[in-house]
Amino acid sequence: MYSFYCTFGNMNLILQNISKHVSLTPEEELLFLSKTETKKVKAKTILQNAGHVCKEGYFVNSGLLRSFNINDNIVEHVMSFACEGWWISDMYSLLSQKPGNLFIEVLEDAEVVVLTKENQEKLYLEIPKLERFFRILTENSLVANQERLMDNLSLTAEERFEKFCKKYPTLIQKVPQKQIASYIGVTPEFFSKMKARMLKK
Amino acid sequence: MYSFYCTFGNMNLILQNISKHVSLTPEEELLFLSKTETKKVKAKTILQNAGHVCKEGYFVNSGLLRSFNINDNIVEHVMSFACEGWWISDMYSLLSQKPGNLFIEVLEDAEVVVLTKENQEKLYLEIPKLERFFRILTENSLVANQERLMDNLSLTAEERFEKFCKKYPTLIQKVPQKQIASYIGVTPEFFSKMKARMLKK
DNA sequence: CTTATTTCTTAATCTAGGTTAAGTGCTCCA
DNA sequence: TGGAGCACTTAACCTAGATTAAGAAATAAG
Repeated sequence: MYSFYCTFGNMNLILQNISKHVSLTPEEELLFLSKTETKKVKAKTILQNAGHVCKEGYFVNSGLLRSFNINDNIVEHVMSFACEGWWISDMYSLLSQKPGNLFIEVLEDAEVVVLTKENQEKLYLEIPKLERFFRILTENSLVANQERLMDNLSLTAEERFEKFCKKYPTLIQKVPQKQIASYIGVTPEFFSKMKARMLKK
Repeated sequence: MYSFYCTFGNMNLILQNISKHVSLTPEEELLFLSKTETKKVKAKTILQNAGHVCKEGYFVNSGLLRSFNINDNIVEHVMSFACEGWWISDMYSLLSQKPGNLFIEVLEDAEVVVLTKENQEKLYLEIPKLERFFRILTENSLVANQERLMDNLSLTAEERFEKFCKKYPTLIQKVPQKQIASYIGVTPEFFSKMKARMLKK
């Protein structure tokens, strides 16, 4: 049995993720996996394009992705990063099945588990417990998002950066600086200036 | 049967709300209602205090509420409004059962349906379909929140205000101006100036 | 190894929106 | 019915962060 899990490589990371909130039987776990597909993707790959209807969500086994939108065809705004153990997708488009305005891009070579909307719906019927799992996932995501909104309304750029560092210590090493700038909502130039100022203290 | 619904007044608004996403049997509807409590609350009532653990969520039958947080004990930031047909609560505190940082205040005399966390959890067990209902509710809320975050990162105050007007035409009449200012993320003074400028065009 | 492209830095200048302050209406309840 | 407090306005001045531009440093590509 031990070797069984081994043959799946780090595929079981997603099962671990699920088991944090609901417990599936081994059969249900296999059913779940049978509805997903694990894929290796190279850095700079665009998994989702703005203007298109989003058909799938991604769970990250390894590597790093981001989602962002482009304003007036010029300025990029990073909406989220996703590294090992995180989910990422264009929720708006995935749920409404209307064209979205997010891009999803691979920042570092990654392995992702692909779950199509179609299969997700099927899984809700076959394993109702997953309804609970994704509810909890969405709830946590909502709470994090609300906090970020509050921070953008009430904190300075410097404070937002400090919070980002505390909250995602592993990301700071990996993510290019200008993308952190975009995530916390300032220009790369100002971010650079701010960083220099912070070092002096 | 007609008179039956009448005796509940607009209590059935919440059942309508649920039926948009999942269909309950009449028995399930009664069970649901038995786990809630309808309450009339006067303007200026504080239903939830920052620093306290949130024990319940509210569905608005009539009237108007808002949630907000206070920064450095000075500046208020309106996080959300809720009028007829909307849900409101401090999601972070309700989910984590840790002290929250939101206030929930009644802006206009209101009738709300109270659903405690305890009863909500019981309902998940007794009517698993509600798992789906609240998943969908949370999903929609997340999408709206993500859009608002994106708007705050990429639009000007004027554009945000225009979007607010289009999105919540009924609210503009009801909500005091300074609270709209806070919601879109500017000071009341600047909002006033901006509005005057917009009228000139 | 060399060049090209992208990322990061620095600095001068500019602006959306904040702050402070003073004045004009409300409205509400004593 | 009058005055105490809110809600809103206007205006002068201020600042965090944007924009523009140009050079340095790091990666990538050939």
